[in-house]
Amino acid sequence: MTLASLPRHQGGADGLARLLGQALLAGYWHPGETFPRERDLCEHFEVSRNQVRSALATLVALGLIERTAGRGSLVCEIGEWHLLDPLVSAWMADIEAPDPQLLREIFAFRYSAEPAVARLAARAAEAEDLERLEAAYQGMQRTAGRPEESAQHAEHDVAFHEAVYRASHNLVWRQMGHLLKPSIVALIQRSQAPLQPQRDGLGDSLARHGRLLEAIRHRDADAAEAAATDVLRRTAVDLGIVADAEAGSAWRR
Amino acid sequence: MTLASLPRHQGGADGLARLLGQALLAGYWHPGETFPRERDLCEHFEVSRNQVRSALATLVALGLIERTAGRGSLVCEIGEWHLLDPLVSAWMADIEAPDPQLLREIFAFRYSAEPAVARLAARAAEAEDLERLEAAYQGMQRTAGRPEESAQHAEHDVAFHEAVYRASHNLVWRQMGHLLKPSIVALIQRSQAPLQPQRDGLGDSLARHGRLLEAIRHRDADAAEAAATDVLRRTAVDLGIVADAEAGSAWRR
DNA sequence: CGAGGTCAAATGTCTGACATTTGTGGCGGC
DNA sequence: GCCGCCACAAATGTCAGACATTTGACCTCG
Repeated sequence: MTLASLPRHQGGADGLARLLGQALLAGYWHPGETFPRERDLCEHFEVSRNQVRSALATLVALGLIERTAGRGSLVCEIGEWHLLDPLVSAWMADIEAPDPQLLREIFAFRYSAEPAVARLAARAAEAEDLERLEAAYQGMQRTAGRPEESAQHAEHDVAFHEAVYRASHNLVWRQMGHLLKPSIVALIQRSQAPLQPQRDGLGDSLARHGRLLEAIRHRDADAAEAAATDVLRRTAVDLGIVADAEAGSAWRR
Repeated sequence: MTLASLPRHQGGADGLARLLGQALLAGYWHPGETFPRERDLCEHFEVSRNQVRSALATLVALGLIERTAGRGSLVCEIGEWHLLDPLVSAWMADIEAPDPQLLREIFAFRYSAEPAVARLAARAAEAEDLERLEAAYQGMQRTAGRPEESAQHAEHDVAFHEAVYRASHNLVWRQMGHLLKPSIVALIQRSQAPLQPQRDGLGDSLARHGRLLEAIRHRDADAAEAAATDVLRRTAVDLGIVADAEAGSAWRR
């Protein structure tokens, strides 16, 4: 793929890295393909070689491309990408069409991980954690059911789940909160009607979030784990990550 | 802290980044302190400004330091560090004395996460995954009980757990396998007698790994989850992450 | 047909200068 | 004496040009 269809102007070397990184995440180039040469990038974006090299160094650090003297730059396999890096997550969060396979992977991770995180949160949450959860939950309440405010609703949704990760009071889990934004935002964009009336028996999303909040508030680890599973199950079923039948049996034991 | 006590020669800009990064991870400078200036680094290591700037750019990308024109470089808070980046993990893996608090955080994460990973592995493992697990397990068997081969034993230990993460067939979990190396290697270095005879009733480590392998082989998710908890529990008790009493009750439900 | 050499192409590195941002100290006015 | 403004120094950011090194391909010669 040539770079003819990429926009020109953006701010500085970081902006260039972001532009190229998002193009890579969106599948503009495929793994194994050769990435444009430094000189071509300089000409196309009308920037100095320094900026190009700085941007490419960022992409290398994120495992998106691989460079060797004399050969050029190659796009790495998706398995090499540093999905856990905050930069990658932030870039992925505002792409219109991220790789659906990638989204499934991220959500499958969340579906297996967040119950355990909720357990930890129920045991470790402190007053300020509960305040953050409460604030995010109220934000979700205010913006619920209004399609024109779905963007804000997603923001509060992200904040809620991030607060859960943070309440675990574990550095590693907390950093993984970065993965939430791309997952939640992209999923809402995918489903044009994010707040469709629940045609299944799983109850509405807001109430499930509320039950998770209450479980953490009461330091009930078992209830928190179950509530976290409930929050994610509907989407997991939609994405085919877990079969409808086992959503309530084998998975939860 | 000055940089007078850091060694001089290492290979290239990557080597310099590694040296400085490991110094940061080891607590050579504390969060909030100002990092040495470019010019001083050039002089001390006798390298060009390009290499210094390249190395510092890496440290910025990893969230270890923060730079602003006119002010200099500051060491970031530990919470900002990108612990999930493979580079950081690799650096941390061969530091003689990593921050013990950091190790506790990483192990606490593993203790809460690996049971869920083992569940996924039991459901998703394929033939090649079982081969990898088997090979690592046999390697652990060969090197067990021989203090002179504790390094190789640790390598096989890492390979075993990495194979479990990989067997989950989830991109995100698989990438988190990077965290295993620093965790396992550092813990073995800490306990001078890694293979001391089991004075508690938890059984020996090798047998517990074997039970995890068998559970995955038989696609028994419940047994795999329990076995993974068993593998980690002894160390978790030693580190004070979980109380001895609740190791078998509340945590496993 | 194969081994080796030569060349072009691409990335890596160096150097020196200049631009920009930031903090600080001095200077003057009120 | 206090406050605001200005100028300067210090640090990082940026640029441009040249040169070094690695790689792959082509070409030649035995």
